[in-house]
Amino acid sequence: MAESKNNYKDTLNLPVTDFDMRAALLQKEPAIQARWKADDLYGQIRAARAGAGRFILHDGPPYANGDIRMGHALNKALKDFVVRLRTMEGLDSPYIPGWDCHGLPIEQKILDKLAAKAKQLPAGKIRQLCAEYADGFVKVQSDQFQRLGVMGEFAKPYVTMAPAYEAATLDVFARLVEAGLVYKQLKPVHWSIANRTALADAELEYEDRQDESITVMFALADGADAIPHEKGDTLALLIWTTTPWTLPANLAVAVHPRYDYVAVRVGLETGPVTLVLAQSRLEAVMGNPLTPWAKAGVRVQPMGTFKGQALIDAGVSYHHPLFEGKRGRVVPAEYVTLEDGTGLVHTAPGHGLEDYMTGLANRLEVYCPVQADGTFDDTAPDFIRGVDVWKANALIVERLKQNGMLVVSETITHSYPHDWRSKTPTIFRATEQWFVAVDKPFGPKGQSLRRMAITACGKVADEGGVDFIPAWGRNRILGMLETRPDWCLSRQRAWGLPIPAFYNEAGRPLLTAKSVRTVAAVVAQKGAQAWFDCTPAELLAGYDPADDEQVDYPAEFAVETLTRGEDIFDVWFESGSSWFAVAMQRGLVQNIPVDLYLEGSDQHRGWFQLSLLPALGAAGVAPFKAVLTHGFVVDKDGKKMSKSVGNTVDVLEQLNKRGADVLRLWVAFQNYQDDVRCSEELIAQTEDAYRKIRNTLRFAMGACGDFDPATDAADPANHSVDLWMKMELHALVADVREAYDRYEFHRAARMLYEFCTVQASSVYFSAVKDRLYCESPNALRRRACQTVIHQVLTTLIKLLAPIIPHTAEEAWGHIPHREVGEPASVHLALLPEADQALLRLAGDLRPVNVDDAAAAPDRLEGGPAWTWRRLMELRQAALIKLEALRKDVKNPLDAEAVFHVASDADAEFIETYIREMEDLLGVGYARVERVDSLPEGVSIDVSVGDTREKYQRCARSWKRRPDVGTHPEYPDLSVRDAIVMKELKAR
RNA sequence: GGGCUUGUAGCUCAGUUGGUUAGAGCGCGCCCCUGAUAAGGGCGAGGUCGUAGGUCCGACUCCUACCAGGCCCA
Repeated sequence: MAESKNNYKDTLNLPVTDFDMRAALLQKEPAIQARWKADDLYGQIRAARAGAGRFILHDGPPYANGDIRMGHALNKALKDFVVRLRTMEGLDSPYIPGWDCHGLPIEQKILDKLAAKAKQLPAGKIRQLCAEYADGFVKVQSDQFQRLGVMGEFAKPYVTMAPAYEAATLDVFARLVEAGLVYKQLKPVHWSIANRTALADAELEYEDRQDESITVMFALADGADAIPHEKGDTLALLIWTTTPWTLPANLAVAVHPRYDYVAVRVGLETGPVTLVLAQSRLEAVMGNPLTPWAKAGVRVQPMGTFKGQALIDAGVSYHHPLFEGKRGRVVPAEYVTLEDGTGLVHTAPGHGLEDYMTGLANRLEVYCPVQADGTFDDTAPDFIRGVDVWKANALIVERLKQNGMLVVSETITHSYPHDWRSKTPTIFRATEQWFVAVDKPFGPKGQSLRRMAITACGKVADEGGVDFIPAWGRNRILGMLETRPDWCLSRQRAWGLPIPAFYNEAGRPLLTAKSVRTVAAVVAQKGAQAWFDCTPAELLAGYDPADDEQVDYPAEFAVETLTRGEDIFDVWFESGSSWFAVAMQRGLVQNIPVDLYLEGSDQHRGWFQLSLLPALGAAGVAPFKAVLTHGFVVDKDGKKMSKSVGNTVDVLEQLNKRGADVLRLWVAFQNYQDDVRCSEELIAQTEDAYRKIRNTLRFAMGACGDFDPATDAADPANHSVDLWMKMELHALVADVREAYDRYEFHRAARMLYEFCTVQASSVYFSAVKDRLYCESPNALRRRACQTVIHQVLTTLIKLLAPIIPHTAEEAWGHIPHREVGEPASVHLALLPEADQALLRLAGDLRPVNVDDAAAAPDRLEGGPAWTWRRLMELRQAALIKLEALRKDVKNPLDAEAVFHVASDADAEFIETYIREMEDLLGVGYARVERVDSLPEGVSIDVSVGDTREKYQRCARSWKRRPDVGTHPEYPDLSVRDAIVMKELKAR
């Protein structure tokens, strides 16, 4: 029987294609990428779009350090979707990838490698090694991004360490200086006494260390009314510290406004004292057996409680314990904790970051009597002048004891930061730093940067503001803008762009718009290294302070007398200037804003904000029209990925195992607005989806093997499933393009995938196989179907191209005959447009009016959407019955579907579509049967039946139908097949 | 601890202004086909919508608290 079944195989039009079923992406993608490169596809696209509307996605620079990670892939894939998509919309969308090259991580890597040798090498040599290191990873990452299929100007990327970029950064800086936004101020930093240098957090090692932990009384000066006490008593605030050497710099005592504080009375040798401390610390502090009252066995008498706010409201101040005649005051601070200490926090703005912030909030001076070598300067009390802080500790404790202000002193062991190179303990020390003022009004409108930034982020793009995708990004950045402090621009490191400040002999800085621009011109030529290689006179060649209106006393700043500053820029200032250094200087836009910035949601605080501020300060406008953020790549349980936990997924491994298009498709499927879960298995699942898409394309390709739209195209019949397919296809085009336009890639990808699975494969392709295979090659019914499939194929490839560019390109090249005028590369093509007439048809839900139908059955016509929904429901009902029949009849071609109708209208309706129903069900035969009545609520009832005894099987189409055997020349065929055979024979 | 944010079937996503039995595809199970074949098709089983309260005639949807995550701060 198997033999007889295949007698007519050679007479069928089976699919023909050389588009491989197996993807072999690992071989094909690199080849396709090589061809793109050889053909300069990017250049071709740019040329083709010259003069078209621009769309600029400006790339945020990843750090040039190490191989790319999954997060990079997510980010770059999304960017590439956007660029390719806008390009296929007909826009000119150049993309210049960039890298962030300066900064501590690279410097540290180099210093680690050099180890002890680092000290002997000149700074210039270290900078050179850093540059080489960064350059190496720019190349590595560039290759990796290109392997992912990212399209852009990789031949000429931007790097923040390039001379032109550095000069442009200085240009932006000069404009901020010009606007009067740059100033110098003290700020505490981690300081290594041994190396006389500032340290970054990453350069600290925490080690246990023994220190004196002391509890000290600060005698009250003012505000006694706020504290319950007995008249005549001495009053004092109780504070605690493990760094007695910071006490000379004490300017305030911080309390938590909402915590409860208590006044307690104790009798001391010197007389009764009422002490203030946090209520919940009472037991721990007062109960300490080392206190004088504990030692003397004196009772502690509570006097009453009050909120911290009461101390602030009363303007409580105290006598400084080490400075005669100096007073400090009580200030509020939310960070006060009750875990240790007294709940009243000794505050020295020159010696702690929190203290410093508190100081800023309360207008305290940043006082720091400790010099770079760790000794106290002349502003410190006599007994510690010139003494280093560690020795001063003991002296200060001793002095407090003599004053009678020391309550407890005990040695404790605690974790303390050490300089990881010298292994010596570090201190917090206020040093001069450069800042950008966020609250200073400037420019023609007299607004502050903060005001301008909040205004820009508070409006939508149409009103001159910024769009945020997702929308909550707006709130997030606004919250940050409202509370951010002035921007500290300076770092004390080697690997970076120098802040071009000069100092005169008196130590006063020269930093003006003109001086910065003069240096920038040198940097543009020789790079930032010029700062180190050239003398101040060379750097300032042509600059005369006398001609500079920003210099008040030119005589004091004679160029020959100047020395160079040693600070470098915060790397964020460099990347935050890219809107100018790249977008404008490389001619992407005449003026900012660009269309889109697209980064992870951490960049609300990072690159977005730190691009916004320089742009507002230097250009007066935001650098972007829209900001799109994506979440982070997390593991399959939604937990953060970390090497130590071992839940990371290596992107390069995946790339080399499954290919770029699979990884890109995986990205496309994710709703990036939330965190993106990732694991080996989750990516593996995408391979199934990829295969399904690929096979859908392949079948369509095979079906068009002998089809050329230029000569063979035919319109589908009005009542054919072809028309349904066209409506579905154009609805897909409209939906996908809308999703694309909103950057909802996961919706687009999902719709495309489901279309491949359901509408195309499961419904349409299954249904039309009979006519494709069995009809005569040129039969209208077949050509019309091929016309639709060809459209489906072309449309799918184009819509898929931004997401899986390699597969799309491969498929594009395998379309037997493309439409006339289509370009050689799919990436030069335009996205398909939805046919509005078809969309209207697809939305036509006009139901049949049963009454009208009875009156005028010839006008019976429902809207296509209504009709096809009804037909698909019938299909579903029939399929369920077929499934039940499968117990006896395995093959649907051995079954028939019978549609029972009771009215003329229903009869006519189903007769019209009976041939389509036969195909949609895959049965051998379908027919209509009149019945007298049907169950309540049923207008068309479907049943299925076994036809193995009833009809003969057609040896060609394998369908069992009543007409098999009726044709005299081909008794083993159905009439349709017999006629086709005659026709084929006649050829 | 604070700001922003997420939590619907094993997975990835839908779920319109609160309104019948919460949908899809994949995966899974069973079955079919062997003329898309390292393919294709059919049917089916899966969800107390993070938890607990509350508002309401009615809550996946609104409110509160809590739990578990994420980013950024402290």
